[in-house]
Amino acid sequence: MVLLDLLGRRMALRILWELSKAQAPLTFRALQEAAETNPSVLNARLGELRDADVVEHDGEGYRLAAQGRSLVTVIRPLHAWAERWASRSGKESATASQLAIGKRARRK
Amino acid sequence: MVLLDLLGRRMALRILWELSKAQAPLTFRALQEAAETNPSVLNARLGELRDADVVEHDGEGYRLAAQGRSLVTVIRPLHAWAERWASRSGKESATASQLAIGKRARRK
DNA sequence: CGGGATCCCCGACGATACTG
DNA sequence: CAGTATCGTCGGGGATCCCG
Repeated sequence: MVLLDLLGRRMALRILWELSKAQAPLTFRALQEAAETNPSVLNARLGELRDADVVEHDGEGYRLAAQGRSLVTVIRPLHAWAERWASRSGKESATASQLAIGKRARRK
Repeated sequence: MVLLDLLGRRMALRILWELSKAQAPLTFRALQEAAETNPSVLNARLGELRDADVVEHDGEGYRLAAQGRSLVTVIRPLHAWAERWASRSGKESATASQLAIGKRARRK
């Protein structure tokens, strides 16, 4: 589906997240470090996010576009759900997954 | 991330979607056809969704569990965003992506 | 009908070197 | 510093067969 096509990729949400935390635009390298990823993936994601009008690039660096900000808004509840979900009933964990936004847990 | 770990897989959302549309529980085969997928993937997803307490299985078939229903609730806004996004500015499309819930668009 | 077992393949990702 | 190019790998997903 279109939606996951954009957000389901490796660093998409993470990038959104980092940008939403940043007060000022982030440079390519800054983002790279913040998101703990490598140039190729970062570049790929930025490309997609950019022409989805979710992220924009001005002289200073990358920042959320209007679309991106509204997206973050709508994502937050999901995120909240995920937190509740992560720390549900039996299953322990919930420790490292507090933020639930990051790299896809490497499955064994 | 945990969240995408569950929902980012190939038929996860699609399954949720189909189940949320169904009034009665769906059988394995019914789901398989509804979601247009194959046994292996369906089975994999059902397993994950089931032990995430998002989907449950009674004698009649599969249905959303409480968690699942709340998830659908929280997903809906996202879905709405995706629709607006899909039919934004320049880019045409928006035709096949109306529902925006389905298989990951084969890129090429 | 439910669903486990196999097999194969392709594409996403990771690392890293390189250019402007 | 920004971004591109290259290459190898690894795992998820598709198809299918088949058994209880």
